[in-house]
Amino acid sequence: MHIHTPHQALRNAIQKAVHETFGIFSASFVVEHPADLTHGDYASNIALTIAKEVGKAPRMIAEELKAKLDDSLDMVSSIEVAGAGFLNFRLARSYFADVVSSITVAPHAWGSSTHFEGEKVLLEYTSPNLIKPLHVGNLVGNIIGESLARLYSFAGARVVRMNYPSDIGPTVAKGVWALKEHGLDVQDIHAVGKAYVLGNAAYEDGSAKDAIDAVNRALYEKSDTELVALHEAALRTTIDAMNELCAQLGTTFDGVIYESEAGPRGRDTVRSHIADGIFEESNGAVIYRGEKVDLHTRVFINAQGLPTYEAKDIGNLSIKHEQHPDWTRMLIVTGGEQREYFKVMFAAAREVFAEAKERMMAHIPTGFLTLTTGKMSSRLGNVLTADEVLGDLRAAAKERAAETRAHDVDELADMIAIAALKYQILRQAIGSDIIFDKERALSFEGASGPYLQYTHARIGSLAEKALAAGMSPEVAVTPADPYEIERILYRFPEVVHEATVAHEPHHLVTYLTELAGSFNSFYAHERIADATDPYAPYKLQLANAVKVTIANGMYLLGTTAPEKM
RNA sequence: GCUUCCAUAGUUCAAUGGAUAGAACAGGGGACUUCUAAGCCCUUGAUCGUGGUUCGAUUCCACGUGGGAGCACCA
Repeated sequence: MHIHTPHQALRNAIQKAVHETFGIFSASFVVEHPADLTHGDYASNIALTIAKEVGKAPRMIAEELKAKLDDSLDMVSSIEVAGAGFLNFRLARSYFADVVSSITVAPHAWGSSTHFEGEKVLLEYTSPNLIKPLHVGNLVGNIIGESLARLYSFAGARVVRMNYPSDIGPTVAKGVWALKEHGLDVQDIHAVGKAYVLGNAAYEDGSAKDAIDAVNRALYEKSDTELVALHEAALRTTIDAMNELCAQLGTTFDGVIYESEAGPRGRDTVRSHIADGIFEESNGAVIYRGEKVDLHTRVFINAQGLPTYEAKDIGNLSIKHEQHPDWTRMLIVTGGEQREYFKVMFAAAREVFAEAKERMMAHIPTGFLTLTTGKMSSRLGNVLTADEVLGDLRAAAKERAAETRAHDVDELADMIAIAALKYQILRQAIGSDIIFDKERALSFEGASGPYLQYTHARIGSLAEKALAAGMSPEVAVTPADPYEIERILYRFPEVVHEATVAHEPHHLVTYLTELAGSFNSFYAHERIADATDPYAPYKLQLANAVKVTIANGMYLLGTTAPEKM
């Protein structure tokens, strides 16, 4: 059973009425949800937009349209004219009951769609620098990427989750140099992280610049067996740590491409396009003149003949295309500081790869994550590592979890910690900087991941109690007017779709928080599992539908909702 | 200097060009012998400035102010 939203039907009916009443064919207007529920379920500004052309007051026009539309729409119970001339529509009671029914009949499908059926989305995210432990900032890309992967998948696309870690280059060389110089334990992720800090300091103060450059070259050329062995050992340590962390966060990658693989491919590709003028040589380097497309010049191969980030990315795209020639969208989630870089890289890529011209290639910029306690810098070593943050969240969650009805306290604590973290990151528009307030995240109160989880578990408990009391959820008898919660519930698929196409999971976060808030208010004001209440079966089924919606929504955010809490 | 992103309550965030700018936290107050108080109810409090476009601007445009990021061999 698939429930259609009344949106398109309303649009069509309005269009028709405007044509028949005023002879206007192509009016521009919106049909939207009013911000205030007291204004109804849908509203249209049609009367305001055609007022000039018609030559009448908007309210008069609205009245004429109302007369025309009244009783012509099954799903609409009433229409009113309000404000400056808005047409407000209220949906029929039966529509809401149908929605509740369809949700509980096919819970797993609720919110899913076929909007992106036939598409293959290559989604690249996380992509850390493999010589230091992941810090909270690295978490941002992973969390956003995973949510987008789930959203696309839920909308029918085939999604390939890809990770593109940096395992070679000057940054890595700094760490390898220091590991050797200071004889640090390459098996210890913290020691490897410390090595990077030491190497960077020695590079910047000039004391080891030449030595580190030499290490970098040696690693590219594999000319020094001791360094190569150290490099490989350090990579194993950091890759293990990365995989462990990603598993905790709920991400499993379908493919990993390392920069060391992409480098040679990219370098060859770039070189082969010097003759045709896409790239050119300059001061010993190979560059792309971005000015020809109103951008800036960037170096793709440096004077030492080594591929830079830009050539490596060309190689990365080439490998991706080879592995998945049928891709339709290639999305890369990385920090916002790379905005301008990606414009240039994509411009070059579109010249190099003819097949990319018509398909979507996009950079999804994430914001910086800063702490309320001050700035972080991995160079200076004052970062909050991802492990630390998760550890703190887990410890705080465990304290609370111990007092709950959960069977497995550790499992619940994990679920809460992850939800608390992801909610904080996904609650705001991606791309804008995130001020991470650890105290806030640890409080678990108000708008938060645990708030959603609590609401979910609360309904679970309610359903259990009702079942034990011999009540069964049904949609047969409904109260005359829909509850507020019902008037929010049916919008879920629209919100999911909006979050997907806009690449903005925060729409979903905002919605779920509103839904949970509305349910908790409903819960506080209405007896739900009351055997003497004729509406109890419907209220129970409604509560179940809310629970399904929270569960599906939380899944799309990359989190889970517990049955008991 | 050029490019680019941003500016909303004390704080952290919302608001496909719409109606009285919406939450959370913090502050003040309250209900509960009733299905989970990580909850509910009430309350104080905001669009950086000046113009422009529009029936209507937090949203679009211009200028200004303030901040972040990027701009040749890092990623």
